[in-house]
Amino acid sequence: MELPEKLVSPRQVARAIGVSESSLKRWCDRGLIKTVRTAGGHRKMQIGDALEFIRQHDQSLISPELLGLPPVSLGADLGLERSKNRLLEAILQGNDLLSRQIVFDLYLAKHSLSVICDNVIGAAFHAIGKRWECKEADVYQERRACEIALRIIFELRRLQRPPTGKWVAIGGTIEGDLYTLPTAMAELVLRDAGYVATSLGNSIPFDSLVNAIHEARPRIFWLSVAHIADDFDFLPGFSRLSDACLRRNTALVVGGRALKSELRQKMRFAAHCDTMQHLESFARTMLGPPLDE
Amino acid sequence: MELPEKLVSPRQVARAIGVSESSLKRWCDRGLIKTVRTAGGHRKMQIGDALEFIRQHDQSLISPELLGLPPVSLGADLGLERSKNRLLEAILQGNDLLSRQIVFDLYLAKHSLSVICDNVIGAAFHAIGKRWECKEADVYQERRACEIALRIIFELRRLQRPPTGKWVAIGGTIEGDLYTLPTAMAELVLRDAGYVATSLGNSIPFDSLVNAIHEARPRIFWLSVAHIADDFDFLPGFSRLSDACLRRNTALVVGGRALKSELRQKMRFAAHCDTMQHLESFARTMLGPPLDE
DNA sequence: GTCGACTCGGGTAATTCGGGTC
DNA sequence: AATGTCCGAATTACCCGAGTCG
Repeated sequence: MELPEKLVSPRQVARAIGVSESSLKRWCDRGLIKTVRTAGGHRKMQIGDALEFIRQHDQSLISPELLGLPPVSLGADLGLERSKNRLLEAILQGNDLLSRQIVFDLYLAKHSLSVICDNVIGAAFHAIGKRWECKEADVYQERRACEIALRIIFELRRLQRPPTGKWVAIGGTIEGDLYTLPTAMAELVLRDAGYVATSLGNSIPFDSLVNAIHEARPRIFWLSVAHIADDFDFLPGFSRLSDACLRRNTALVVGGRALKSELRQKMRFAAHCDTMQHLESFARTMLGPPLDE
Repeated sequence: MELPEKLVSPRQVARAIGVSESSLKRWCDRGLIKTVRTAGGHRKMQIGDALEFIRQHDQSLISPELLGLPPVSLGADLGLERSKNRLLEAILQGNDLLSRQIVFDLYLAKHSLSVICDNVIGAAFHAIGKRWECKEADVYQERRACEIALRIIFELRRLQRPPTGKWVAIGGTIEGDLYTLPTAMAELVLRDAGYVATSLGNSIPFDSLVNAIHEARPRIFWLSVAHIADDFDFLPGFSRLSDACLRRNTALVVGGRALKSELRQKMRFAAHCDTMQHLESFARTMLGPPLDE
């Protein structure tokens, strides 16, 4: 029975990336990998910290299974476009292990999370939508694919180092919008950018979102709008949300394919993002000049 | 019963920080942790002293919370009830780390997953529903709690050994039913029972569920019905699903609070389960006499 | 007093430490 | 300068019979 946050030993990490234990210990001592010590002096490290080092120093994982990660795929194709296509087929067939491996290969190849979200996962689901329109994919395939993708996103989230900053971000989707992936990806990307980001989930009425803002006082609030169930109430509700953000000095970021340009013109917000990469850029620029309140 | 100077055993502390019992005993004997002895020679330490040690050695991990748990042996039910209440408060406040810890402590204490799902997670969400009716909990708190619980369930799922058997089970919820937790828990429990279980997700039309059955040919199909969006179409749709299961020799298991007894009388299925423990029992008995086809 | 669960203490095998050398 | 290999000493994990706890 393995605790998920169990610390890993130098040997495990050394074997996983195919170097000698001595090298790894030297790297630890030089501060290249964050390590803790047991009372007896043995080095231990968190998987996320080890992965951080691997990604930064261009190491390749030879035996990731030693760290509880997907097994190595020989000659993995790390091209984004081809990865998207491979993910598309795997995830449509419900092959969760292969899907997970494709994404993890990209992550270990130093692709940023926002790029993976946009160009691979997001692009794959865009293609699934196309097939669905052409009746080439069944509803259950799309739903099952969402489940798999959500699990992968959650697993990536768990590998992140726990957020330390004091910048809070929250967000979610409005009532009737059931698309779980965009808001889960937003949470992931914002955490990657250094925020204490928390997704509130899906299908939340505007007034409840306002309550959440008053309680959490976030620096950023994201609203993903993939579907508008109640056209009539959308703009008034959004206006209340927008007012709450203004009062709290919260940056309101919106996105989602339901926000056509003519609709956006009637809305007030700090930024509109088409992609996770836009969201990440915006979030990082916000970190630049620290405002206090 | 609960004095502030409550003493904890070496095992509790060892599990809390993820080291072996013997290591902890050696550290006690070396004077790294202040300990007292019972008349019979058993080591006991105060929670505060143990935490002091954890802080000093930056073990940072895993759970001070385990120290608050009574030993597994006595009052297991009491422990579950307490855990439910602690989870309820933690998850309502959006404290994902503590929530996760509470559940994992129970898992490590060898409680079965079905019991945890029923008596702790399920019970906590039942209580959240109560508070929601009394306007004591906001919608976003409930949605955020669902997100956290789903992450925990997914993480438990990943801890399971990958299914090896040849018994397939699939399931999901019907169109308009957005309750993600029951079907995710069903998947978890069935995998625990030895099935290759895959949740198809939420809000899937009956005809797509039928397609999934024809493709996957499962031994068990579960249908979680927490909400019926279209009363008129439910029984006809369910009938098509039921027929498909009969033709494929698939056991159809239903559950969910929307299935009142008068409604169930008009439905044909292999089993109705009120709890995950029922589901587990049924699934295990199905494994008994191996039918081949 | 019984009983199950827990703990003790000690032994053993495996791992890790730190340093020295190639 | 960086890495891989080797070494004795120390640390940790796992095991087990006897004793303790509640």
